[in-house]
Amino acid sequence: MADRDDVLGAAQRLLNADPTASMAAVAEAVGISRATLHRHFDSREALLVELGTRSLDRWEQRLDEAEEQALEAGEDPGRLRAVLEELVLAYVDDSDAFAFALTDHVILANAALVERTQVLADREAALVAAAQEAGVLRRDLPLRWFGHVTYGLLVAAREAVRIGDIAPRDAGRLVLSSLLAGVGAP
Amino acid sequence: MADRDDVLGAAQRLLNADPTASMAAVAEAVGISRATLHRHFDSREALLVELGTRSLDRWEQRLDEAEEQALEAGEDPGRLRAVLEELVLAYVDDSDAFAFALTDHVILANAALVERTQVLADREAALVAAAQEAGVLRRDLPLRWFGHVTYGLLVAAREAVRIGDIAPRDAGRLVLSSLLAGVGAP
DNA sequence: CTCATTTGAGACAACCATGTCTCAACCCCG
DNA sequence: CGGGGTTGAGACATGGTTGTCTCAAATGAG
Repeated sequence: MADRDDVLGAAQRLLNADPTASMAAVAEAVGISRATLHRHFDSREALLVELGTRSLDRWEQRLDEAEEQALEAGEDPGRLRAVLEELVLAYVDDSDAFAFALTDHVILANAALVERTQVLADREAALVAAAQEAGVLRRDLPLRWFGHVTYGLLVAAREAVRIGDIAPRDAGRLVLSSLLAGVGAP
Repeated sequence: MADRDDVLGAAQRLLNADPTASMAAVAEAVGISRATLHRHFDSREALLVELGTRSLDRWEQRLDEAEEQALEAGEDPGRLRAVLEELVLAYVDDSDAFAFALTDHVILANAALVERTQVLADREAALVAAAQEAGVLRRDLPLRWFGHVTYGLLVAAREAVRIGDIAPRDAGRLVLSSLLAGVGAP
C-alpha cells in the first residue's frame, strides 16, 4: 500500500522524465490504480501543487541550514564562502529531483507558490548580500542575478548529465567552479 | 494574408509565452482561421518541428559567422576571445525568440532535430577547443560543458528579464561577464 | 467585371484525459 | 473466522483538442 509520500516520489520521478504524463501514467508508475491516485489527490493540479510545495520545502530547508551556518560564520570571508559552496552543492544534489517543479507551467501559474518562491529568493539574496560585503562575491552584479545564474547552471548540469556529456559525480564541482570563477581562462 | 513566415513568427511568440497553446490559439494569435493554419501545417507536430528547424537554422547561421571570424583570427587570443564574445551576445539576442524550441518536449523528441543539435554542438565545441588552446578558455573543463553553461545562462537571463530582476539591455553584459569570469570576487 | 483562388466559419468524427462512480475482490485487525 | 476498510478494474459522462470537410464569402489578377 503506497504511502502518500511514495506516491509523490514516484510521481516526481515520472514527471521529471515526462512533464506531460497523464494521471493514468502516474498511477501506473506509482503502482496503484487511477482511482486510488484520485483518492490521494483530488485533481492533477492538486498533485502538481503538492510537488511544487515539496520542492519549495526542500529549498527552504537548505536555506535554513545555510543561514544558520552564515550566522556562525559572521563576516569571515572564508567561512562565508564555504557556506555558499555547500549551499550550491546541496542545490545540485536536489536539482535532479526537483527540476520538474521549477519549470512546469501549472506550478509556475500558482499564485501561492510563486509568492513563496519570491520570499525564498529574497532570503537567498540576503545571503548573497552578506557574501558581497565580505568580498566573496562580485559587487558589480545585481543581487538577484546570483540566484538566476545558479539556477541556470543547475539546468545546464542536469542537461549535460542527461545527454551524457559529463559524469553525474562531476556535476557539483563543475557547477561550483563555473559559477564562481567562470569558464574563461584566468 | 499571412505569409508562412508570418505564421511561424506569430506562432513562435505565442508558444514562447505558453508552450501548451492549442492550434486554435495559434491561429487566433496569427490572425487567421484554424482551417488556414492547417493548410500551412498538416499537424501541430509539423508546426513545432518547423519551429525547431528555424531555431537550429539561426544557431547554424551564428556559428557560420563565428567560424568565419575565427578563421581570420587564427590563434590570436584577443581576436578569438572577441569572436566568442560576439557569438554569445548573438545567442542572447536570439534566446528570447527561440527559447521555446529549446525546451519543448515534442521538439526534443524529434530524432532529426536532436541529431542536428548534436552536429551543431560539435561545431561549437570545435570553436571552444581552439579558444582553449589559445588560452582564452579554461582547459580543465570538458569541451561540451561550455555549451551547456552558455545555454544555462541564457535560461537564467531570460527568466531574470521576465521576472523583472534585470533590464533587458543588461542581459548581454551580465551573461558574458558571468560566463567568462563567474560571479565570485576575483 | 469575371472567374479562379484563397479564406473563414462552422460542422463533424475521433481521440484522449479528467474526474466520478460502482462493485467485487482483497487485506488485515480483532 | 468475520467484517470494516481499502483497493483495483472498469464504466461513464464531460470537456477539450485535433484533423477533416464543406460551403459561402472575400479577394485579387486579368
